[in-house]
Amino acid sequence: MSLERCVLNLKNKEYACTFEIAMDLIGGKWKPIIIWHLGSKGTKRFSELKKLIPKITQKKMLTQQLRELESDKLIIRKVYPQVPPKVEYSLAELGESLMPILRMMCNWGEVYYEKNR
Amino acid sequence: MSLERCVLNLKNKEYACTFEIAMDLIGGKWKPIIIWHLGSKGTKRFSELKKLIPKITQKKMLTQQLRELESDKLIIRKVYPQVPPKVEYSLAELGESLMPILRMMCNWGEVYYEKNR
DNA sequence: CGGAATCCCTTGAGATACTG
DNA sequence: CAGTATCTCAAGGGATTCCG
Repeated sequence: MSLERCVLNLKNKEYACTFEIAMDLIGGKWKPIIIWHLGSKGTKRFSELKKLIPKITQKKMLTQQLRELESDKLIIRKVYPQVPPKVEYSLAELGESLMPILRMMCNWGEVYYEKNR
Repeated sequence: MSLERCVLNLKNKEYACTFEIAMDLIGGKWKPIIIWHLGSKGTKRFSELKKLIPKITQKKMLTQQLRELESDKLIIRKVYPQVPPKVEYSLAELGESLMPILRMMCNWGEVYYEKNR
């Protein structure tokens, strides 16, 4: 548990420390907010997420981030085999365990904002 | 303290929430590790930091990140007016207050690593 | 509805060289 | 020593179109 160099391998990637792993998993431009929404509001469909995050102008970005979160086992993707398609996303356990950290960062950001605005 | 949209303004930038502020301040590629080193080992000179973070291949990157951290008031830059130049960097109070969050993320990354390797 | 595919342009970061 | 200044190139993300 340090930011020192020690070389960890995970999914064909090299990390210098466990912090890098965390940043790689939640550092994505939209990942934290996706996790936040799923964590605080529960299961959502693709189009619902898109509405919740209006700043994502493209479906490509949302799709990409969701796929990465899924492959990292932070969220669960459930496909209903029907037409028109229906896909639901929800937080996996690992994703849930991130919520306290997100809350801490929100709090810190708030303090920072109050001090510097 | 939420990841909802609410539009905060800080330094001519717009943020949807305080979390975005936090990510903007510590999300930089090298910022967390710089903060970590300064926080755990104390004041460092430019060249010492460069040695501590060998993955930064260029001075440009380190300089850039340090400047941003300074302008965000997370670190303190002290210049000694002498030849050859000597510059020391240390954590400001706001930077110190980030250390608990960095520790949490390290811990989380470690748990993730143990579960997924 | 929930994507995939393509094109395109801006940006980030590397290499190298120079300076007070 | 602690940076700046260019140049360059790969990549990230935007816009648009198409598909089961």
